[in-house]
Amino acid sequence: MLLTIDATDRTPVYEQIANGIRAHIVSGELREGVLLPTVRQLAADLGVNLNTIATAYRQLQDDGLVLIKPGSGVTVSSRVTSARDPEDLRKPLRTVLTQLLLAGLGRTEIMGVVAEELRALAKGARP
Amino acid sequence: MLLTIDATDRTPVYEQIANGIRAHIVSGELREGVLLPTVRQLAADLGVNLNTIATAYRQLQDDGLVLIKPGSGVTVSSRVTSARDPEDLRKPLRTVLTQLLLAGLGRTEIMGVVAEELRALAKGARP
Amino acid sequence: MLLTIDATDRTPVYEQIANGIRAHIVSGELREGVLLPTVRQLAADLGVNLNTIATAYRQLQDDGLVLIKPGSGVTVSSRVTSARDPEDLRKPLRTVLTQLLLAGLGRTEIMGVVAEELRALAKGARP
Amino acid sequence: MLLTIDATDRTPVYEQIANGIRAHIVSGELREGVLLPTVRQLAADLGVNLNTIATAYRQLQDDGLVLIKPGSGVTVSSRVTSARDPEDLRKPLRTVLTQLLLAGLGRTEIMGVVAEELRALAKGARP
DNA sequence: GTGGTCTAGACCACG
DNA sequence: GTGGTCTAGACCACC
Repeated sequence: MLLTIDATDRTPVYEQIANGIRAHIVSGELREGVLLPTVRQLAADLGVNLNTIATAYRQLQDDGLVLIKPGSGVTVSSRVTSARDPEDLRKPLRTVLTQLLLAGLGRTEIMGVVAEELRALAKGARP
Repeated sequence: MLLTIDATDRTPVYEQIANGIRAHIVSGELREGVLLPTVRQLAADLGVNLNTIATAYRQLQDDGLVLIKPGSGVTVSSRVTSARDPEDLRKPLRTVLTQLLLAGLGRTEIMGVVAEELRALAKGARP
Repeated sequence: MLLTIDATDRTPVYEQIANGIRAHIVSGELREGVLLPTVRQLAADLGVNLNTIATAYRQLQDDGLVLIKPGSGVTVSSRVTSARDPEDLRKPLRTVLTQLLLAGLGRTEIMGVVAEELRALAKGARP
Repeated sequence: MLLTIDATDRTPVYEQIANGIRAHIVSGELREGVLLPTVRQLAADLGVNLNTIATAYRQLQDDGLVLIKPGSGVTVSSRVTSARDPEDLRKPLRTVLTQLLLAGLGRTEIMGVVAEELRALAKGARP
């Protein structure tokens, strides 16, 4: 499992990590039941604080994507569907689309970019 | 021009305001040369501090979307195209799409949502 | 005499105007004794406020570059040498040079740019 | 690291500070990865407000000269080259050169002053 | 501990 | 009257 942290990115580190894990789940690389690295292990690998990893895992647990069992580690949840309401995602989606439009892209160009990204993200997902 | 601030949203207020104005520009409601509300006026309307509005306006100026002329107000720039690199927007786009996939939406469903949002955002924009 | 105002430039308008006139004096286009446009005339030409022009002229007078005689207009001073201490110009010079170095230019490249600008500015001046 | 603020200078304090740090970077005194003073520390040292320092640091970050990592401080960026376009610096350069010419210096005298300043600024830079 | 954000209020430069 | 700058002080997110 490859996770990278971009120090330039203003997104909080714990959120970058959570996003990275989300991407691996959606790509099918991390299947249900798989055991994730321990907090200490991942913190050492990425060179970040223990609390940062713990916060990332907690966020994923709140989404219903992983199960934290103290003592036996963190596993990918059996239902790989986030508990988040799709409607809550409309606002951030709208913000990104607005910026793409302002960057000069036309509607069909944007649809092309979106389709491209979706293919790259979820090779094995249902269409 | 309608602008709303969502106190529950963790996005900084000045960024919510800038995003709102971006949306109005992209929708065509705010055309080139139009004078935006004064810093004091908008601050009073939204119930926030002067500096918060000034920060939002400065961000829009850095994007090249508005022109700030001390003494004569803030106008929508003649270049309604942002100075931002479209490639920089792929990462945030990918993050939102990942979350939509995790929320259980299929690829065609997501394409539908995106098309719908694009229609709502840019009624008068080129396809 | 051609003067342009760049609304994008954060330099005050009156200073842009004063700088433009300074450039015309140094290029030899405006010689000693020449009558400058009246405040009203120049304000109308440039589409700016009367006070803006008056401030520009006052700044040039403080430099000793022009003579303001109420009732008979503004003329280029007989001594076309500014009253400003060259040492006071070191700090702004240093600031620009620092930024050129940070922009990646080498010392000889910068000397080349400076020589080029000097040739363009003062075709008829002493070497 | 020595930074001074000139209250008589009309340049904004945050810009004087940013310029001072730029000079220290270009001189090689501040190398890549070096940790700058904290916002609070520098504010106390210089006797200015926190926000003033934060604004200066943000400006340097926008130039790509420093990296701000909330929680762990501000470091000199690995790219010690500013993101600014050298062409944008020609106008301010021209303004300073014009004033030097008007102060009575000849072209070769000015070239001498420039060479002298460049030597003082960037002892270790490439020629 | 770090920087980020926001407020309230002041003064100044500019047009 | 416009925006720009600066202050003092507060609270929050992140590491």
